[in-house]
Amino acid sequence: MKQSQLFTKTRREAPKDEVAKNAQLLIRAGYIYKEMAGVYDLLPLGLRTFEKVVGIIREEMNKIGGVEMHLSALQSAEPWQKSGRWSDEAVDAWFKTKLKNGADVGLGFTHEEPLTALMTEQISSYKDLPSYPYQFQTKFRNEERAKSGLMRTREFVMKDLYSFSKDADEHQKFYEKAAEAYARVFERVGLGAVTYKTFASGGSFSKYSHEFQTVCDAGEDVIYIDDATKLALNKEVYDDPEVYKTTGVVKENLREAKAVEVGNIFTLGTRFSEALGLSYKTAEGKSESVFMGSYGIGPARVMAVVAELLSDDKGLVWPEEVAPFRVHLIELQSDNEEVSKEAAELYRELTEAGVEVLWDDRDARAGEKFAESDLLGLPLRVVVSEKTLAAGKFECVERASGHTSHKSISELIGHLTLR
RNA sequence: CGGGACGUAGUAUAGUGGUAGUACACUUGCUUUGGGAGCAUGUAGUCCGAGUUCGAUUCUCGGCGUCCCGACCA
Repeated sequence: MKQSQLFTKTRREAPKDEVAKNAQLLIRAGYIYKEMAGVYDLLPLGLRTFEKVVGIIREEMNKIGGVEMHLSALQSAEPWQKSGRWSDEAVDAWFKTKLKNGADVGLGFTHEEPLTALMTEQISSYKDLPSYPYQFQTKFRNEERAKSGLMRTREFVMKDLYSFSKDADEHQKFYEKAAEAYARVFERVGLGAVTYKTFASGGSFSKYSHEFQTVCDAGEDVIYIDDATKLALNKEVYDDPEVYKTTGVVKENLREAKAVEVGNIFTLGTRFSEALGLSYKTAEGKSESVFMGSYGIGPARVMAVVAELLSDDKGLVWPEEVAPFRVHLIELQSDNEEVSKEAAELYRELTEAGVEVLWDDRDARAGEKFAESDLLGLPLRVVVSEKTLAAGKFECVERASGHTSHKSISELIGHLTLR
């Protein structure tokens, strides 16, 4: 798209109340806008990056048999009352309200209950299992303290997948596959090298769960990493001797690090299926409770962690798969008709070749355009100017490495479409 | 939820019990044109309410809001 059509502005300075680097950069670059504490809007560039992350997650979930759906955010109290999670004592993060007729409703902070209730009408036989529905849905959590920009918010989209299996064995196989899919997701968004599958407490559901923790100073969690196996333990299970037996890691080999939880996978067992009456008939005609698991990733938090970790002193640095656009086309000396014509031609050809381009067609100075371009962080900058016109080749600069080269249109298209 | 800090223009910041200043952004004009350029020009502000006072942006109280530390994180 043309940058002249982009309504967002960049700023030199971040608002003083944003301390977290991810929020500072994303706000300065015009990717997000803060509505209130813990609530952010996604502006055009932010939405594009967010959607890239969503797309990656969607692909990986589909690969392991996930089937996408979309549940409502507004939830009736009934299934929650059945599971015992409606009361404020059980869950204090609830946003609750009432219908005009006085009925209690909640804004969902997760979806185990409504989905399990829904599935009682879909699952009745062992032939209906296993099943792996998932969604990208807005969650509301009335956090007592929102913090660190997009890291901990009160309203956020989560990819939540739920597994419905016949028994623990079948569940376990999928659980492992889901963990592998998660590893691929974090690899693709550029966090693979610093993201660890982490043993954690299972909360109220099971003895243990797994988190995917990305090492990052802005994180809220403390983990202990075993570099040999690339496994980690959350601090909450660090002193549990049983964890060492189960995982085989040796306490003395662990190193401590601050980390952000970018994903988690839970074994739920029959906690919800029993409460809500989700059972199936076996081949022998016996009734069994469905064995469940849940699997979450917050795409905006992932985006924030990428922003936090992969940026430099000039601004954001997006990996190709999550960048809002792949190419930042910058024309200088816009008053020169030849330059404008050349830029328009390059924009047309790249777009036709399927390359996403942000074209800075504005009449602004070179310094301003470069500084803004660095801040926005698109992977490849292509400059069209009187200089490049004279040389017959475009100047191409990689944002991450700073590597500069000079390419003709065909060389550039070849470079960008070679995969 | 406990503790702390803060609230001045779109943003970042000064300052004062007596007409509120600077920078960036924005308007307009001229110059400039490969790293947020220069000169000129104009616009724009004391979170809300009550109290003290001749007079409050400043002091006091309350509210609202924001951030940080801790607790919490299903």
